[in-house]
Amino acid sequence: MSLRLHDSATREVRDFEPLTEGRVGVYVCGLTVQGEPHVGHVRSAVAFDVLRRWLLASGYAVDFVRNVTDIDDKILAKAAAAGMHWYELAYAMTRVLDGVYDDLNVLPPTYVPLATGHVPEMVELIGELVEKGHAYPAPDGSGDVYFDVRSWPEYGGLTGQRTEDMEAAADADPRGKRDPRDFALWKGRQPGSGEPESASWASPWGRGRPGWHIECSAMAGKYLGPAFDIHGGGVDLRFPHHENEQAQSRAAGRPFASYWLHNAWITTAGEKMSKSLGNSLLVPEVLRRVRGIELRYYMVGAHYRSTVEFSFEALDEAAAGFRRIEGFLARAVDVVGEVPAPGVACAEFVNAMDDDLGTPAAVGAVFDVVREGNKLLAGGDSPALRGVVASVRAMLDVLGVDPYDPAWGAARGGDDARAGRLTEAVDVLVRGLLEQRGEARTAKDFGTADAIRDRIAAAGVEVTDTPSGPAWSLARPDKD
RNA sequence: GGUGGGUUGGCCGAGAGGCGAGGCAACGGACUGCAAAUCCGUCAACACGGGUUCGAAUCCCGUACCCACCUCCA
Repeated sequence: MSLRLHDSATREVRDFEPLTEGRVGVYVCGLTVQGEPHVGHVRSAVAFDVLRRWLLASGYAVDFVRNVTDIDDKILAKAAAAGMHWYELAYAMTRVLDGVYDDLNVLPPTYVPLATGHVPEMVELIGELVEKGHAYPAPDGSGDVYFDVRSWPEYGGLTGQRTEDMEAAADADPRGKRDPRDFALWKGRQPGSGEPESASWASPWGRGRPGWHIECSAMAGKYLGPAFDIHGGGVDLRFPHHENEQAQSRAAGRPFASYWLHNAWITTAGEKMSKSLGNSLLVPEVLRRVRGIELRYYMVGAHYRSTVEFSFEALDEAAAGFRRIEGFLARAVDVVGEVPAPGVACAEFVNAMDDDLGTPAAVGAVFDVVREGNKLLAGGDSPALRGVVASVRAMLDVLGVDPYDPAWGAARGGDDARAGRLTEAVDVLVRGLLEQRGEARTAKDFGTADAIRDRIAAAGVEVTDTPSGPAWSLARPDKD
């Protein structure tokens, strides 16, 4: 079986066929950098990072573009409220976001274009649309330019809606629109708006700033070409954002995306996270409770099109499940004496991933292999055991949760060399104590043996006896 | 009003007409000085009501509840 993906446009899972053999172009709508990211925000990045990793593992070259929207109403409003420059806020939040992506081992995209860096491309596209009769400058002198929805019969096609059925936004300012459903391509700078001069650019229609949707059309076109393979984003973006992107692009004569992929929400208390708010769900807060690799494992445990109801209980359980995999790898690496390089994923895993990125079934496949490996472990080092470890690593790598991926250590500028020396130092000390404990155990002096173990435990190090002798590991820090 | 998605065991979470993933938890067994880990086994579910079928968690009709989107929310 080869890769099949759920295309939101056709609402079915269909065979994936790239426009260019062996090469895939992916555009993902990134975040509007207006505040600190909560766990819901990063699901999209993780979901499409898995897509990317699977495409790479499948032998494709991947051009992966994820934008940052660094200018919009909310950024302007929040920055003003905080007494900051709008670009100051946007940049600060961009950096926070990048840090969070690193914490979750999200591969850096091929390129991360900023909306504010592509105003000329947007102006050019708007100009084409005006020329072709699909857009018009508002007659009210506002300097706005709108997309003419009625000039584009296939409008609504992406989301299966007919324009007549759409509810006109109650709070929308009709300004100079011909039809309430028309949307802004360009927003003229309004004299009394209080918006800073820096938030406007020159255009044939006067100073102003771009509408929300045009940036993605312009940037996807610039970096991936008029036609590209996959466009991704959160479900909420289907309409209007993606519908509008497609309309703008196609009306300008660009075929645009072949496949549309949309990830579902992470909710809390059955509601979208933005309603629930709460600092405890900000990614840095969640990462005080579990490691990034565990949070990512939790997200990957659900299918990207399934809504996840976030709970700390479920998160803790997922983390416990992940540690089962991790524990196997640690024991195996100990027995094998080195970390085998990633090898080949098992067939079940491949089939699961090929079926619209079926990560839950893929995780199930990993556990099957882990169980196999645990059995082999009893027999000591063997080619079979090494093969299993290599396979598990390969599969975890696709999901972005391979504990031996150096990226986990590198995140946040960790000092690997220093950490390595510390580990060695602790190893020498603990092994010394374990020798004493071994002597006590041989002499059946279990009181002394346990006292030594307790002393080691007090230092936060856990001792477990394995068939190949005692082993130590860092105990999990208590949470809460 | 329109559009889409959902409801699976104690919990999380797949599956999409017969062979009922997987994890966590629980219970029993093996192993262990004890413990941990591991292995083996057990347990149990398809919101509700009809229908189609030899056979339905899966298809159809209806009902209930939940969620999302309908012009700048991932």
